[in-house]
Formats: sequence, C-alpha cells, structure tokens
Amino acid sequence: MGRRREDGAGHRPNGTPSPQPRRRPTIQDLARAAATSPSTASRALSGNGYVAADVRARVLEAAERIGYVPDINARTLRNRRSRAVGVLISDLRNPFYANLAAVIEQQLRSAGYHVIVVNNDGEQHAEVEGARTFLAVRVSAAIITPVSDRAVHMLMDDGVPVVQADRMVDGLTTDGVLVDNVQGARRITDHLIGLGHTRIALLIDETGWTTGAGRLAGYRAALRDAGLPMDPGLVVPTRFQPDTAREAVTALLDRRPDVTALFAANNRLAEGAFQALQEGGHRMPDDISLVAFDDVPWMSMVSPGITTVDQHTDDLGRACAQLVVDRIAGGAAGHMTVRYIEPSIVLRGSTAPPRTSPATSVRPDPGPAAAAPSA
Amino acid sequence: MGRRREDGAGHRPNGTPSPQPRRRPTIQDLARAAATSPSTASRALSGNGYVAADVRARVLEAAERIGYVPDINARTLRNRRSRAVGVLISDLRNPFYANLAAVIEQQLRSAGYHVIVVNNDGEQHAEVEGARTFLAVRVSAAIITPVSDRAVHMLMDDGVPVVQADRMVDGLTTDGVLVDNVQGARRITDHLIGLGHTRIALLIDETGWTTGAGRLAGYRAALRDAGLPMDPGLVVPTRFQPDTAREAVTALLDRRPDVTALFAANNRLAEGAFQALQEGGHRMPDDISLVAFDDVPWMSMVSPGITTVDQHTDDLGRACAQLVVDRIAGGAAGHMTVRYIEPSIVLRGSTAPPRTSPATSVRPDPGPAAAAPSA
DNA sequence: CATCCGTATGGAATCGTTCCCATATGCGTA
DNA sequence: TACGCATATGGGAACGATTCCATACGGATG
Repeated sequence: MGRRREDGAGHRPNGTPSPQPRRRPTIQDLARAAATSPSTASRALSGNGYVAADVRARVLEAAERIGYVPDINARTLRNRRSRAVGVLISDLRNPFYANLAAVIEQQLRSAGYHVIVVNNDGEQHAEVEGARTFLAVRVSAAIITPVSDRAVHMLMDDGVPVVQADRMVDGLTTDGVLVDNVQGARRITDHLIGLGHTRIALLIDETGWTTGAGRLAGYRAALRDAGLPMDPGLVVPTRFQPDTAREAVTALLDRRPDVTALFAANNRLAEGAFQALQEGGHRMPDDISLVAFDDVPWMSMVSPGITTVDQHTDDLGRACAQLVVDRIAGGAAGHMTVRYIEPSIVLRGSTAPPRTSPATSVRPDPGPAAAAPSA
Repeated sequence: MGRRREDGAGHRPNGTPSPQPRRRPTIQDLARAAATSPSTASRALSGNGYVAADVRARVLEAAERIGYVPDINARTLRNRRSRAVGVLISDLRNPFYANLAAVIEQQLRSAGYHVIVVNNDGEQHAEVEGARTFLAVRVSAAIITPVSDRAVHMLMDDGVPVVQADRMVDGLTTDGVLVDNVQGARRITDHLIGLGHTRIALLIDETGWTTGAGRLAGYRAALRDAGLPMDPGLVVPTRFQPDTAREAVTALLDRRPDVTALFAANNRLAEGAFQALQEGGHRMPDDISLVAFDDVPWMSMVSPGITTVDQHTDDLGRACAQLVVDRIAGGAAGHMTVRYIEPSIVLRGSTAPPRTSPATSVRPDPGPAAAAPSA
C-alpha cells in the first residue's frame, strides 16, 4: 500500500513554494498508464458497463501506481449530484449536538458519503446561508436541526431530500427523526409525582419547536393524570443560556419556596439550574429534587448525579443517517417517514421524596441517607 | 428578500416524486435573463474585469429573481481549487475537539469558506481516508489534529497547505498551532508543589505526541526545579478511555497510598480519575488533590471544582483559522509558522495542601496515616 | 491623423469525469 | 448466409463556471 507517486518530488515543506504544484494525474493519465482509453478506465473504476478482467486489473494497478484520485468536483459536475451530505446543526459546542454530529459523520462516512458541517447557531440567517452552500455543492441530501422553514424549503424546491433531526418545523413534509418528548417528559414527571412531589416547576426556554412543546405537553399530561393542579406560576420561561436559566431558578425559588422539584427542559437549562441550586445552598435531593431532559456527561459526574431523560443520541444520529441513505437510494419515492426514538429515564441521586412528605407531615430531613447515589 | 423562483412549482413534499427535478438555473440562464452573455454575467458576479454599472445591476437583479446559485463544483473544476477547508479532527465527542471544530467552522464560515469535517478517531486509516477525501474535493487547505505523518504528507505532496492543530508530528514542516504544554504542566505542577505536595502522580496516556511529551516534560521540570525526586512509579501510564484511567488510578492508590496529589494529563483521564477518587472514598482536596490538563465544562460543575489548565480552545481554533486563511492568501510563500497558545491555570476546590503539611519539618514517611479515609 | 489606452463585451477553450453511442468481434441460431 | 445478442472498447459530447482573447469604441496624446 501507499506506493509513492512516480513523479513525486518528495515532501515539500509548506514554506517552500514549488514552481508548479505538480499537476494531479487525471483519468487521461490513468488511461495512458494503463494503455487504454479514459472511457474504459472510468468503467473499470466504477464497475459500470463492460470491462475485460485483465484490462480492469491493469487499470486498478495503474491507479495505485500513479496515485490517481478522482476529482469529485468533475464527477459531481457531470452527475449533477455529489456524494456529500449537508449537516446543519444548531451548536457544536452543545454536547448533544456534537454527539449527534459525530454519530452522523461516522455513519455516513462508512456509507461512502462525506459530510459538510454548518453551524446555524439557532439563527435563521446562518441557516439559509447553510442551505445555499448545500445547494451550491449539490449535496445528495441534508440533515437539519431546523430553525425555520426557509432553509428546508430552499432545499426541497431543488429536490434535495431533507431529514429534520431532533425537532420538526410545522408544515414541512420531510422525513424526520424525533425523540418522543411527550413520553419522556411525562415519565420523568411521573417519577417525581411518584416520589410524592406535587409542586413541580418546569424550566423551559421555548415551546415553539416540537421539542419544547412536547416536553411541556408531557409535563402537563403527567400532572393532569395525577390529578394535580396546573399552576401556571410553576412554568418558568427563560432564555437558552445557562446564565439566564440560573437567574430564573434563583428568582423562582425566592418567589416560590414551596417548590419541591424542578424539571429542566434541556441540558443547558439544567446546567443553570444546577448552579443556581448549589449557589443558593439548596441541597439536592433533600431540599429540592432536580431532573433534566437530555443526559449529558457532566450529569453523571456531579454529586448527586442528575436524574435525566436519556435521548439516546446515538440512535437518533444513526436513524438520521439511515433515513438519508435510504432516501438517496430510493429517490423521492415512498412516503415521508418520521421515526421516533423512545427515550429512557436514568435515575440518579438528584431525586428523592420531598422533605415534607404528603404521607406524614412530621417526617424530618432524611439527611445523608437519601443522598447516596446509585452504585 | 427571498423572492420565489419564477418557475417555482411551490413546495413539494419529500415523498412526492417530481417528474423531473426542475433544472437549476445556470449562468447561461442568468445571462439570458439579464440580456447579456455568460462572460459578462460572471464578471458582474465576481467583480473581476470590466462591467458597466447598469449591466452589473441588471445581472444582480436577475440572479436574485431567478434564484441563481453558482455551482461550486463547476467553479472548482475550472479553478482547480475550492473554497472548502478540510478539518480532520480526533473525536467530536470529546468536548475539547468539538469546541475546536465549532470555533474553526465559525471563523472560516465568516471568511467565506465552508468546512468538511472528518473524524479520524485516532486511527491512521481514517486519517488517510480523510486526506484522500480532501484531495478529491480539492480543498484549499486542511486543519488536522494529526495521528501520523501519512495524511499530512499526502496533502503536502499535492500542494495543499496544512495546519497541524493541538499537536505536531515529528519531522513535518507545516504551520501549526500548539498549546504550550510544557509551561502549562509545569505551572500546575508548581501549584501543587507550592501547596506542599511532594508525591505527585501523573496519569498519562501517551508521550509520543507533542501533547503528552510536553506535559510529561513540564511535570518533570517542575519536580526537578523544586528539588523533588523523580519517582518513576508515580508516572502512571494508561489508555485513553476514562474507564481504563479509573482502574489505573484505583490501582495506583492501592499501591501507593502515600500519593497526595494526582495530575491527569487530559480531560478524559481526569474523568476517570475523578470517578476513581469518588468511588474509592477519597475526598478532594482533603485526602488527595486532583488537577487536570484541559478545562472542560464538567470540571466547574462538580464539587469540588477541578483545578485545571485552561488551553484557551477558542484562541487555538481562531489561530488555526487565521493561519489557514493567511496561507491560502499568501500561497506557499513565507516560512512555516508555529503559534503557541499560552495556557492559564484555573484554581478551583480540588487542590489544597496535603493533609500532613510539610510545615512540620520532621519528614517521616507518613505512610498509612495518609491512607486512612475518615469518612 | 495615427496611436494608444481604458472601458466594455461576447466567443470559445478549458477544467476532469461520465456516459451515450458507434463500432467491432465472436458465437449461437433461424 | 444472415441475423441477433453479449461482450468489449474508444470517440466525443456534455456538465457549468471562468478566463483568455479578439473585437470595438471613445477620448487623449504624439
């Protein structure tokens, strides 16, 4: 493997300008080296059409020998579709998205695609810009955590299959992979209710996307089914930034000391909530229980560990990649498919029965006993 | 903004096959729509060469009206160089790399480049494969956290400027951005020594790259300068995985209960070390002090917070992007430049003087005394 | 008046690949 | 013998943008 180029001039340091950067071998060169024509060489490499076995071998050998790498741009120009998939993701700094991107990249790479990553940072402008890039390079498909419908429409209008990941925008009829937010939120709220909590606050940054809306709905459903009152003062709106969330939680606990449990709707908000509780001297789970949607690494590092909804990001990413690959293979045929990932609950030390248990009103602080995290 | 296409057939659901995916407008179409020639249209868009002001305006208006998006592949084919930069990164799941990728993407996007991301997962094979992809799409440059020299050589041989990020491989004469690992490790070791620690263990997974080698060297230099003995038994080798690190730390503390401080050479190892200490009932910083190289979010979430070396990943990423942009602009001219990022120490709760303070100048081997956890 | 230069435009070649098509050979069958 | 068919090969026309070049005009300069 890895024979050097015939004409290779050895390694040149970056700083040493080479008079002419040595023209890369083209399929013409390859054909010459294999004593055949470009057409035949192309067929030999791609496997499309007839090629005699010995000629094929000669071409492959020559390709290896002269270090031929097909020019993807020329190929894409001719085919009018590339082997690239655009991935438009909210924020690589958020471990949830980073993980998603990593899984998608890995899966698609092994399926023979490469990935073009664009951060949209939750901004429409960046999203549209990203879509434009995807069109310009003629991606085969795109995976998007959508901000608005504009970008998706641009791509769909050009016949580019789109998979919406993690959330879906209203009115868009694309494939998608979603987490069952309602179910996840309902079950973790149930967990709190089961422990005896009745005043459970929800910290949430948006309800316009399917993520926030679903989590809110699940929270409400659990309360309703348990016959608990829906106290609007317990749904705490905040911005996405942990700092804002922290302030919101501090203000909440100031205003409503009767709250015994807090549900943070995503990992960033949980970060702020956790800090607010620590700074405010509220002990978990003795003074207050904390749960979060979206399990990320720090939640199992802190003590107590945070009880969370695990979204199974790996499954999510794999499903996106799979859907994309299927859609590329199957063309536009077949109906829009939305796959749901069933989240699961991870119990850790941050949840326990409320201090004043509804059973016996004279139950004193269970103290350290309740603090012991799971093995 | 955002006028729809003239011929736009409205939005089609993914699942509805369109007879023919509506040919995208080319520069020919644009020229026709602006009543001029492709040559002039091209000049009008790129700003190269002469175009009368009114013609230029007509072209721009037409482009907007018909929704013209230039085909990057055709452009690249013709120019033999694309506006893409390849980013070959170790592991997007590691917050350090994810952050690095995010910053690089952001910077390059605003400089008019787009980014092709490939994970190499620390494997040579994936790295070479990634380099091949970069060549195939004719990236303008590549940013690599290198595993071996193979990929870098492939790119350099084709005249693609390479920036090595975070670490550099021996014998490669490319641009690079490095963290001053020696200085960082030395200073954080100094911090421990200043607190009175004399038996400081170093948990490290590799010393073959500049990262590990530098951190080891810094650690050693600090000990030497303080006149402390270099105890080889205190340099603990481990694999990269947190689990392995955890086991290594548990074994170490079993074997050497006299250790009063632990230095984890990166964020993954710190994860394992932190878990090992918690599971082993070693309280930080009372029983043992813990420091780490590479500050990542969980380290400020846990209690006590971990005292770390902050690598300033944002600066690192920005410097990489800058170097790439400069190198593309300046061609191969100019010498190879390596920029160093000066790390800083972040003091948190995980470090304190050792239990048996050195103030008591009687220096008996505290031995088992230090090992007995009281809690 | 002849030249030259700056401005402006369109024609046409080019980048590297793929694939349609024409062509050719050998073989089985009508 | 004539024909169809499977196998095999190479010529050449795309794909879409860029840029070199030829051309042209008006005004300034010798």
